[in-house]
Amino acid sequence: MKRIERLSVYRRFLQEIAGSEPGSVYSHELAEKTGVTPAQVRRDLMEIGFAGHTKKGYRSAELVAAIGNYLDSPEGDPVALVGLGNLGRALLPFFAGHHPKLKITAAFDTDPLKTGRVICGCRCYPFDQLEEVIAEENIRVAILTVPAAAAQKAAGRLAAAGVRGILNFAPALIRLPKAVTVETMDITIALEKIAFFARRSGDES
Amino acid sequence: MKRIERLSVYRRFLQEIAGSEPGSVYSHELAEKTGVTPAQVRRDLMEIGFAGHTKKGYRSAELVAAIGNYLDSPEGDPVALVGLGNLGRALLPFFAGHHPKLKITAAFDTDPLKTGRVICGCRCYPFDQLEEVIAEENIRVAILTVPAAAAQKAAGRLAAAGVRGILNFAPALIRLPKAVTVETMDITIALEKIAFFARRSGDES
DNA sequence: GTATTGCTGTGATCGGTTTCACAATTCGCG
DNA sequence: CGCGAATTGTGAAACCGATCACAGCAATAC
Repeated sequence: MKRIERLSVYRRFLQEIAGSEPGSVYSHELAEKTGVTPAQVRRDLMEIGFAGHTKKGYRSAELVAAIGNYLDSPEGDPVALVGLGNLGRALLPFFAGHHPKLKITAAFDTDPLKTGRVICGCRCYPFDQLEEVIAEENIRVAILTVPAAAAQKAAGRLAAAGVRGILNFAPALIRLPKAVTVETMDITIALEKIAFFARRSGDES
Repeated sequence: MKRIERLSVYRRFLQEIAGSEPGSVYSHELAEKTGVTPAQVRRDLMEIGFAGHTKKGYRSAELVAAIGNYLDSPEGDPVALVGLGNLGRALLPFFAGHHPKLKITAAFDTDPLKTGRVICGCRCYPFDQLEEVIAEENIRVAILTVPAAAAQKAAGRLAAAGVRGILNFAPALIRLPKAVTVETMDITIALEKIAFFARRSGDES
């Protein structure tokens, strides 16, 4: 659902301005800074049961807490990174320490040259130990950055090992039981789409 | 529009199986392999004006051509990559030679250590030369992988230089005239969303 | 105290996508 | 040739998210 993404965005903005503001925000401010309409902000906050105050807006600190309470697992979630190619290795520093609730705690690869070490505070295991480590660390969320040809198989093993959500960067269709959430970020397709619209909009060459 | 993405996906599948199949596909095959419904495939192809044959499906080679004709600019599009951090550098080999129509032909960074060389066949320029190079190479599409704080400014310069479509990886809201298409791929937010659904679906711990 | 302002909460509405469902068509087979 | 099976093309309906528009209310001004 799109609302979840917007809540994340609201939270990020609120955290950015934390301290430097009067302690409350109006729906129209949040909307403006976040690229949506004020009505949508109000509707979103209504849906998570967070009430503002007429004429005073929403108390920022409490709103951040409410969003966190709604979105996050209280203890935080350990995340597995599967595939240490260029993209996988780039993602490690992206998350290293940056997120209070989501931490990449285990990485996997088939290449023995890459396993055994610790990169950005994350231990790298051989692919074989996937089930074992995921069970041990109680991992429920994974990022998949393996080649397309290996994606479905890896995803299947992840799901079987107990993973319930996968962020897939491989340009491949992943088919899993509906109990597992899969979101594919296909960079090539996104770029093709953008090139398409770029060509259409106000073509003035 | 979502249809554009699906067309890309259809095409990819068709190219994967090119040769190894009887020369035509049914809507239900395409649907099955691509994760959508047969009706949607038919509707999508109808919308781009591609007709199939009753009982024989769609001629694959012609369909690939029709999709290409609809999606791609005939000569292909040069793409700029702005920001050579971890993610930017990971993206270069991703596209290097892999796509017939989209090629990253210029990269930019402020760090003089990174500029001046050629990585994966792509020349790296200092950030100052952005306008110049974009005009010279007639670049209309860009990938933005700079830190969030620099994103809006860089996007503004790109747009002013003539770029009409931006794939933004920075976790920041980009505000540009509507003639410029901006698509933000926010990895952190995608992961937060997945963690949210992972926690909800069939919570059996 | 009363009027005015301006913000929240939300029922109603709108617009775009997806899905349904079926007529039209073609092929294979007897 | 004509029947049955299978597939396309598409109008109509259903669905879903976003937007509108306004009632209700709290703060402030006078």
